[in-house]
Amino acid sequence: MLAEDRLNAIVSMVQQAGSVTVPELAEALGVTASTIRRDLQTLDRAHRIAKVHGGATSLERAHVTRDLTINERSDLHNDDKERICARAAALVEPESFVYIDSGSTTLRLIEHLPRLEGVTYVTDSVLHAQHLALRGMRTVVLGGELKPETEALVGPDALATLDHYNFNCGFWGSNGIAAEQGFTAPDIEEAQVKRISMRHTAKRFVISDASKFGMVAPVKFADFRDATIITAGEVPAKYQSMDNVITV
Amino acid sequence: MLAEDRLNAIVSMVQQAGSVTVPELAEALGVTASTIRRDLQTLDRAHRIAKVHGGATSLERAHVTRDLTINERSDLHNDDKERICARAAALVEPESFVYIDSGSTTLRLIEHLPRLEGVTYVTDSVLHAQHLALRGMRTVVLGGELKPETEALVGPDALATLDHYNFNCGFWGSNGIAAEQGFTAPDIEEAQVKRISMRHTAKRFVISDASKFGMVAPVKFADFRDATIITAGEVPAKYQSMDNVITV
DNA sequence: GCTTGTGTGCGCGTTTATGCGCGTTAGATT
DNA sequence: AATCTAACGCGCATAAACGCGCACACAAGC
Repeated sequence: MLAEDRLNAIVSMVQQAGSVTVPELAEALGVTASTIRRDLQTLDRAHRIAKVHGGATSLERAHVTRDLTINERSDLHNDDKERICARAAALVEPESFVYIDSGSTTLRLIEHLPRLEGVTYVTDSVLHAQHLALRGMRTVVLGGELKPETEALVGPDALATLDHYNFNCGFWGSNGIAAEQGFTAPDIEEAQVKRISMRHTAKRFVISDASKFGMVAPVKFADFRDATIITAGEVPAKYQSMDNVITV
Repeated sequence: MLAEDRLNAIVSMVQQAGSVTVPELAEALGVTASTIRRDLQTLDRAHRIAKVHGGATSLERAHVTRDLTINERSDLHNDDKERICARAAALVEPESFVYIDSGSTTLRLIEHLPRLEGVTYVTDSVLHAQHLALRGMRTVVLGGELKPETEALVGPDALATLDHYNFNCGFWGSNGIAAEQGFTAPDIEEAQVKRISMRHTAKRFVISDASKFGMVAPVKFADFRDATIITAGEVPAKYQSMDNVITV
């Protein structure tokens, strides 16, 4: 049996039954549990099913419970990201006003943030806000239109709210990092929020793994020199020596 | 049975019956009370049910009485809620700008909202916003500080954002409904958001089951005449004949 | 023929879920 | 108000599920 056929079989079994266990699938398809687990991982990443402890469920059933459990461990085993986030989190000082950009890397950052006195976190992501509040942080959310794909807030309300604030420091993700093209994002509206939020922040940090160096996304939101980059992994030689690049 | 399925089963049992005890759930699902307790904890954190001493209740019922226990299980409100929400949802017109208040009743309302052309929904709850966005609605979130308990946004930013908007219609929950004391809420800051949002709305609807009539919570956010009440069940005689009370 | 890559199974250490026992706490009863 | 009972949370032990590295098999390409 072709691996591709097996994947399809798993999906249809899950769809039909609503949920199945790993041993059930292994038995039905004549392969070991290891293989089934790998398949489930693949299908989960492709958003065709939802992988849960013990097996898999159809996407409709999974909705709410996924949020906190799965999201947090989705790409857990990334040493680089862990180190980057730990380093970045250490930069937050007591009694400060901190901006947290939307994105998966900054979401990881939240888990590392210290519980300091008098720190208020501001974010443009409802998902990030929930995590911050869950950890007992004082949390402020920008207003605006909610983009379903990224759970980020954009538009004039978000920008207007930013105008009231001045942050001591802030953390952003970036889809592209290049010396000439600067920091770039895939979406105009989100880039605008990034741009304006940076403008109101004293100490600006972009946190990113090494893979983003040399990449260029459609919309630029800051010059390369506008922020300090905290990164890890195999940074291209060209960027290693730059004094606004911190490799951990 | 998958743990994930068990969680879903608990939620639907709670939704259907209004409230259930721990031993009941343990018996029905074939696990021990310990496991049920842990499940309830999980579900409570995910805001899918409300954990109370003795078992769990649906979210709507928990909001009324902060410290309710299991024994008063007047169950039947479930059907009522469905009808109330269906009736309320039918009031939304195409090309309109609609405000949705935070709270468990309005959360139920979201499931009934029609997919109409050109409708934008605005809410002060990040949870409601996520549900709206998930259903493909154009969604706007007020800014402001996030209250962890209720996932509602409060404070000057929320109020300032409201100032820019004028809604065609809006839906609010209320902890208390009384002819003299008007509509009341348990919290000052949340009441303020309710008050200001109502001020910017042309057609105002309070959706509530009959149990709230005669109840008074600490903070008033509107006069009794300021909104049309959509309700169901055994409405006290005094209120039945009032022309801003719609019983479905 | 050899290399390279991919898919699969297996073993191992780690994590997670569950049940049980205990002391503590919250509601109910009087 | 005092007492009683059931519910509760916590820690621990166990078993299942899990992720990962390694080895092997087979196929494709040089």
